[in-house]
Amino acid sequence: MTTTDETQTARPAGRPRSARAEKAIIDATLDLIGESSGLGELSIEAIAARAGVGKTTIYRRWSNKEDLLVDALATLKSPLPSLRGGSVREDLVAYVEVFQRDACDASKRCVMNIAMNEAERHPRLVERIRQVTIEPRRAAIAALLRRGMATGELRADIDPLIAMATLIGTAMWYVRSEGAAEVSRELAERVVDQLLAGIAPAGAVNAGAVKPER
Amino acid sequence: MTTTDETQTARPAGRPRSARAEKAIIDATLDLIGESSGLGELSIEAIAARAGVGKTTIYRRWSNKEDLLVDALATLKSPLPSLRGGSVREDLVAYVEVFQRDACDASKRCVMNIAMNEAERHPRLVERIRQVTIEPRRAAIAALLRRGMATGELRADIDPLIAMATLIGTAMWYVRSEGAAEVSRELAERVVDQLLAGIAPAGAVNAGAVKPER
DNA sequence: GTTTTTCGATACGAATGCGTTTCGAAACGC
DNA sequence: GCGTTTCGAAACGCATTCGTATCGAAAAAC
Repeated sequence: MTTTDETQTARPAGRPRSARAEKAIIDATLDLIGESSGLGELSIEAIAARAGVGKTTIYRRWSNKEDLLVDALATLKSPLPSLRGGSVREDLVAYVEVFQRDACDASKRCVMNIAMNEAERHPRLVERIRQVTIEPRRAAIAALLRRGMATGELRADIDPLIAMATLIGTAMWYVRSEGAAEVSRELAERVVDQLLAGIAPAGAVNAGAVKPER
Repeated sequence: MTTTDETQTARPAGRPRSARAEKAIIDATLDLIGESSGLGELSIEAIAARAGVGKTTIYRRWSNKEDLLVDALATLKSPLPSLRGGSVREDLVAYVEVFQRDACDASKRCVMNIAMNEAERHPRLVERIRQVTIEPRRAAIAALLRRGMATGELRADIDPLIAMATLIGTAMWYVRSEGAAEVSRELAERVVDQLLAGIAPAGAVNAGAVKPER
């Protein structure tokens, strides 16, 4: 019988692949994605050098560059602030603040660049990013807006798509144009409050949002 | 004397450089910038081929790729909608609409990508873009906001930087996330009106901005 | 110990692009 | 016509990167 364990996991016999090398490759890939602009500038050889790994070890696991990128970006867990805080305003502020910090982080910033610019060149990659990173966040904001419209903290006739674009677009553009130095909770509050004053009911339910002079 | 016209334009004697070739090079460069994502993917040889020109003709005018890019992007005149329309709202709508259309145009979109992503790699280039393209538009919006605050069409205590980020960021993000298909004046109006309801005075000076149901 | 597989390192051929050079033809002033 | 300069085309040396192949060493199962 010679101990044939065919029914088991069928371990391949031989030196097992190093999980440590695999992690080093993924980490190096994410590092270099963050440092480069555009996927074309990213080279397998640079990844191998950064990871302290031979190219062989990379090509034994992924057959080409795009396959590696798909797996690397998929490991970028989306930590979704998604606090169920007390008020809609608090949750919006928390979200904007996290988003602003993400916009300053090199690797996460580049993920958005890829999603926006390389849709035609790398459709599989972009689709994966949309599913893993973008869609959950979009869903979270949409739910937050719906909650606000239900509780009356937000006006009922707002356009959710535009409101979402305003939240994210304002945060991103401000960070990019004014510099990432001054990201703070206070800035997130100003952004949200200026938006809230628009989407809040015409009455003064959210009077605190737009602080009167006195 | 042998007719030495040293004081004149001192024409160089010999076959003059072809202005037609120069324009073809610039046009080809802008075309390819729009089609590629990232400056690294742009090749001089592709530009020469697209322009129907020898590489010699390019290198005789510009000593390297970056010099060519600087000049090419500098020719992108910024047509600044900048209408002195009747109301601040009208001007804002006009600006947002133009900005949305620009965000769909491949070459102009890439200009913004360069300005945002390649600041460290090509500082001269980015600085030039800022001066030629970004700064005039920023100044125009800032003036428009000041005008609104002066005339009372806008609240006096708004944060101009955040308001500008909201205008541009919302338009850009909406176009990118929802697809460029549905760019229209009506969309620009919805974006501006949702912002206006926020930055307009608490009273109802701009009651027309947020149309009541009836 | 033997076998099998992976390890990192290195070299390879093919492709691409840079910036330069050379070439014959063409366009200008004289 | 003559000298000068630019033209497009082609080739050059050099560098980089791809994806593959080869090497001796190391790590597991047997």
